[in-house]
Amino acid sequence: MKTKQNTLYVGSLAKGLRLLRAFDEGHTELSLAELAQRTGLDKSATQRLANTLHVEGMLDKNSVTRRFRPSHAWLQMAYAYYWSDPLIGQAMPKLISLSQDLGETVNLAEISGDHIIYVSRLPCKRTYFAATIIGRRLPALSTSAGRSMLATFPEEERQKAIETWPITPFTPSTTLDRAQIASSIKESARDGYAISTGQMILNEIGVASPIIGHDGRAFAAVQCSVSAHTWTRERIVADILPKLQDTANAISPAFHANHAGWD
Amino acid sequence: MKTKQNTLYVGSLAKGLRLLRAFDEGHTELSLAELAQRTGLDKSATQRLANTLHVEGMLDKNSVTRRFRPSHAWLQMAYAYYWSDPLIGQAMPKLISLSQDLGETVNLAEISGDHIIYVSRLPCKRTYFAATIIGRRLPALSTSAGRSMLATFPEEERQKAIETWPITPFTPSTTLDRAQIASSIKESARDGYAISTGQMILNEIGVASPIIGHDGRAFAAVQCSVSAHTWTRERIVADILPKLQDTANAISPAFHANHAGWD
DNA sequence: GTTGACGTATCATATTATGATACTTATAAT
DNA sequence: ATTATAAGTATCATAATATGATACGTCAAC
Repeated sequence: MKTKQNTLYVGSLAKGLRLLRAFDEGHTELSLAELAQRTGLDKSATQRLANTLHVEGMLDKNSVTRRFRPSHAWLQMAYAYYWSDPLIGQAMPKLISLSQDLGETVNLAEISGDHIIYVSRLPCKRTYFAATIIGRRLPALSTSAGRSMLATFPEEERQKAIETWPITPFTPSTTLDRAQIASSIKESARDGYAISTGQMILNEIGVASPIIGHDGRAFAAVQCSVSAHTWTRERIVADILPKLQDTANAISPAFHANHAGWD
Repeated sequence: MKTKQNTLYVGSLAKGLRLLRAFDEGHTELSLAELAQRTGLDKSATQRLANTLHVEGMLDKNSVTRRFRPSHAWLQMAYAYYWSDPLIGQAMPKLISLSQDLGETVNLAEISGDHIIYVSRLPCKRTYFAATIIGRRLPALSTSAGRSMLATFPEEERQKAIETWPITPFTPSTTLDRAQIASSIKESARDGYAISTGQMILNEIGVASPIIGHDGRAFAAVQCSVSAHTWTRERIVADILPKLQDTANAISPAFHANHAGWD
């Protein structure tokens, strides 16, 4: 197998990571055979790598069913991540205040390639499960957070993103028309915030305000999700938006230091 | 290097994991040299493995300082973990309700060897940073959650744990006397809940109620942290405990299925 | 009782990781 | 300026280690 012909590249490690990535929301528990199938590795390799991950405490193994599952170590990785992300430490207390103040679900999203990733979530109302857990990646173009960030990008880059970044239809009302998305982002550039409706789940409204870095580019956003049954666009702008923007603006200046240079 | 002489063990993968584990709350950003030092691997190996992890998107690299950091992939691992843990799906909505109801910080802890790990955290008041993020591991003996769980273990096993499990002094008031811990756990076995004071941070009171599995053994606990400045033991028992226990009890029965067999 | 699917174990082969070495760049000290 | 030191990067011959074919054991279905 010729993964990548480079002496600075350790194939076995990369293959091990393939196994880890085989687990996701649809694949919570995998047998050896399933693991082999999903990773495209052969039986022997899968066996050895899975065993190694098990011995090293990265995978739990059910001694009855012989199936593997992510171990607690996966949560410890999130723990380490949180300490290493300079944004989190600054943002967390302010997000908690906001969530208390609003009584609605508050999220912190970061841009991650052409997706956004929810880095912190403070659920206040019962929502669907996926909305309560961190680490969720969604196409940036289909989220209020992503659009509010993109709106701060230089014109050219913004255009490119609108044309090329991926869109997945999550609900019947997910906007698939890129021209529509373009105008939504244009609005966002003018207003300094973004509102989206029913993109990820029906009857859900998202409102987001960007966190601007030292270079004028947003790299994160504070976002709030509310139900369309109890909220209207107007009331959101009147009651939620001001506090949301205050929070985002309060976080931004904490970045005097140059956090640039990260790919 | 003779990591483990076993054909079912892939040394390179294990070494790669060593690099990942080098990042923690005290080490949020590491250079190649630091990485080598912390893992005990030589310069060349570190170089290759770190490069691989970077190429595979597990480590971000600052192109100016050349230092490495955990990438967003670390959060995605937490995401995958959440879907795979059968407890979370059951517990989350109930925990949110509880947190709304109490207006205090609510945590879900699971037993993880001789530690507990916080699997979900719903901060309601401003607390110290470490208390707001998931994946934190703490010595089971020093936490209300750990003690409440241990109290459900068979006598012999409980004894063994009290004698041998680790204790780290976090505050001047962390209980180091194992006899004292033993009596605390005995109380907990009688009452069905555990209260601890100032174990992890001064003036913090923790109260926990175990989530019992099909075999009568607790494998998790619902925990609530409050300030000793505004709460007394009596008021906690009167106002918080009933709701806390209701929540824990409501989660337990959701485990008709046999979740045993996991190491 | 037979079949097939899956997990486990073994082994000869050569692919792939190894780590010593040398080159490059950045930073500090003289 | 000049040198020294340290850290990051690149290369390569060697052998250690991953490889995957194969075979065995176990279980469940038919």
